[in-house]
Amino acid sequence: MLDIKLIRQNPDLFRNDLQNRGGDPSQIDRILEQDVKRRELITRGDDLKQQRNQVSKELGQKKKAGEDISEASAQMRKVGEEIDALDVQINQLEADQKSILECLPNPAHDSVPPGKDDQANLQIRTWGAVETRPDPLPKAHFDLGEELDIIDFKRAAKVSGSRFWVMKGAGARLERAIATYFLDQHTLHHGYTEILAPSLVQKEALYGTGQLPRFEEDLFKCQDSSLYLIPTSEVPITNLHAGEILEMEQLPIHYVGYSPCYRSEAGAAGRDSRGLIRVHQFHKVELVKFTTPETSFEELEKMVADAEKVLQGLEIPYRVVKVCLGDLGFTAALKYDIEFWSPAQQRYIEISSCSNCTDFQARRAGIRFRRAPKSGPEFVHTLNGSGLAVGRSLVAVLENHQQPDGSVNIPKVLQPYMGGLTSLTRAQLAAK
RNA sequence: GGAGUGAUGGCCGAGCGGUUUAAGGCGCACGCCUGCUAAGCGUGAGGGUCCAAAAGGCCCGCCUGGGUUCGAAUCCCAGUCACUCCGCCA
Repeated sequence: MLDIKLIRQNPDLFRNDLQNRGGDPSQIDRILEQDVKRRELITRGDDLKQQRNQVSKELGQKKKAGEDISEASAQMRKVGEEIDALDVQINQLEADQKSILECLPNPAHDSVPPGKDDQANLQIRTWGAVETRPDPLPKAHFDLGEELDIIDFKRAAKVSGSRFWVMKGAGARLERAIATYFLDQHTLHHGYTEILAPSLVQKEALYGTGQLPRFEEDLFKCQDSSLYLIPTSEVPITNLHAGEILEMEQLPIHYVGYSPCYRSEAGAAGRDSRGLIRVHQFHKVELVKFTTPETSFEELEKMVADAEKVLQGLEIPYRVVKVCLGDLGFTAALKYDIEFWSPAQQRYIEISSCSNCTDFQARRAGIRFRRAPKSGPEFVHTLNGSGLAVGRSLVAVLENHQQPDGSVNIPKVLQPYMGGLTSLTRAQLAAK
């Protein structure tokens, strides 16, 4: 949600931002027109209310004194009707204004590169060696998974339909090992507090983090209870502090949460239709921070570094890109994606997305802090980032650590979580 | 699923039609006072709007939305959420 006062002060900034990302800049002018009218009506209404309050008070005393107040009452009744009429207009204007405001995206940070889509994202750095044009081409994770009998897409489809998966034996354990490794790293070494939160939330929470009202079609909604399945644990975790005023000493807050994520993938028909890359349910370890406005960009850099470290631990080549304007999304002012190298697809695939949402979510969810006990509350900045997507991490491990004989080496950092297993082979797994 | 209770400021908590500008308390900050600390006294801490800004004024604000009234935290209706007891259940 944007601040109407900021728009009033600097309309060009918002017009330009909308223009740059292909929006309609005239929405800003429409809002400003409504705003002028709204304020005019408020001033008129407030004058009448003052009059009513004063006269009503006097009437109370007169009535007590036994005077006849019927004439003055009737007159005030008319004032009351006038006030009601003005309030109706004001409410309508505010509702109109809000419905535009709540669908306008967070303006981009100055450093965000221009561009329409992910093609224009700016590569910041790479890590690890990438082998281009290998011969033969390494196997895709879905083939490997089925050959090793650790992922079963057919039976998943039988039970739940397309875009689902079933993990089995060492595959299920590997998924669990990856998640536990991520959580241990972030809690023990990176200073995050672990949160295990509900994966069903009310619509207010989704409004707070910006999924609603604009992106309802991406969500799964329960039919009988008005609850939604979360698309990411950013939703419950960021909303933990909704409506709160935090103390300065509490900041920054660092949370890490593990949860299932549910996405309807509406409009994604045909894209990444095989395998684990684009599915209706996956698991994710999510990093969430609440910071002061002056430290949020610095904290974003640290968050990206924390996510990179666990990927480095898995010995996966990757790159970090700064996401361009057109690909930035709704809530982020600045966003970095981490993309692992898929040797089978010979391309980089997103495995983490780290965003500084500045005060955009904080304003929607009412998350504030006090700089000093006597000062007025200000909105915090919220950040979130994957640290990392677990299913895609499993893809990265399978594809990057496969051996010519069809086996897959398990990265050292995961071995303690795999009950001593150091590699996945068909024979070895069959024996287990 | 059944029965009940409740939702008031940073927190606790009173008020149940008009001296409430939301009592009182706690916590916090600043100021005064004071060898120091404590105590005491004072001030301050939600949103909107007017004024170029500050100072200040006014309006709103007691879960949300409607209604009754000259006047609603208070009365009426609907909804949301929370809690308690019983039943069922991993």
